[in-house]
Amino acid sequence: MISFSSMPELLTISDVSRRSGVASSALRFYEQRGLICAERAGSGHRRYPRTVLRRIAFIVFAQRIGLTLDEIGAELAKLPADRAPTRRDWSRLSSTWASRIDQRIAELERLKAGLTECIGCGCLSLERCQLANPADRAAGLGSGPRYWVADRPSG
Amino acid sequence: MISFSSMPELLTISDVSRRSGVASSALRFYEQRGLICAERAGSGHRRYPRTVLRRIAFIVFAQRIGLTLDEIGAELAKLPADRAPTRRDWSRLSSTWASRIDQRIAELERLKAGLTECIGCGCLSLERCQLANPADRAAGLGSGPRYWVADRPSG
DNA sequence: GTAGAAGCTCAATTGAGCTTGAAGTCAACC
DNA sequence: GGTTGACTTCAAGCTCAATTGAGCTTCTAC
Repeated sequence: MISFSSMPELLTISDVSRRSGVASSALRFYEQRGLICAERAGSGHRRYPRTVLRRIAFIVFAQRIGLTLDEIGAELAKLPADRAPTRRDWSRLSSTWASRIDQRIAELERLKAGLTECIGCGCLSLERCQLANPADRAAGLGSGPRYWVADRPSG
Repeated sequence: MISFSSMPELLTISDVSRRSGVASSALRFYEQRGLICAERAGSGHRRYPRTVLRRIAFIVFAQRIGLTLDEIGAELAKLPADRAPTRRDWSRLSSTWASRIDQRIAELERLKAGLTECIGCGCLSLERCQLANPADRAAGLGSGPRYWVADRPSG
């Protein structure tokens, strides 16, 4: 890898850490998990292209939304391997999340309603209450944290 | 233990588990953590008053909102110890959550906006982007990684 | 009166998502 | 040429929220 004189193409791990707000240890961990990758300097030190920052941003976003690292990895795997991802590539990925966010928001709205209506009124027996009923919570839900259970048809 | 003919006052752990959708092991765990408690039959088996179901419902709700068990314990500790909690008691507790839910919803809305605006447009450098900046992430709301970068003492 | 389901305790394990520590390499500065 | 500091790997440790297993007791149905 030859870097062009005009711009510093490659970043060190601490550069990336500083710019992303993600600890170096976490960056190594993400690399180990296959979420990001790095070239190496002759010394063995990691050298990151600037594009990694967007990838990391994506990871941070996705985590806040509630995806696990495995899920995030699966999303990232959809990006083209042969070329730098474009805006379109990124927005194609993230478009699937909008509905997920909406579902989570809807759940929070239901919970909020439940706080006043359900816990307050005493109907909260959990075997009846739609807001947190076992059918919703039971299904270990192959992927995704439990918090993400959206409304499924309850039995 | 004599149970009155008209209604079964006390529930076994599997009754409670079935009615709440919470595993027996979790119920024992909650007891160990001081979130719920049980009387004991002569045999040593747990016997729960029906009111425990509402307490468990509260725990489940609170978890879905994003509180830790410690936080939930702190909330539950505010309930009167000398008498069965009333609707008012419960709704007083849960009223503080509404704003928490609103905050989380607001964050999700921002994230959703960021998906199209920010990841799409390429401004997402994380050191600048409002949507996922350290200050936001430090809030530590709900689920997700515990160590928010901006939060760490090491800087 | 006995099989087997359900309960008990206590300790260990799980899994996600990291951090921390030990031991070593490498380049730069004085 | 010695020290500092950023980097490396690998292993161990940590939190949270449970689950799992061992080893034993008790309850329920036939």
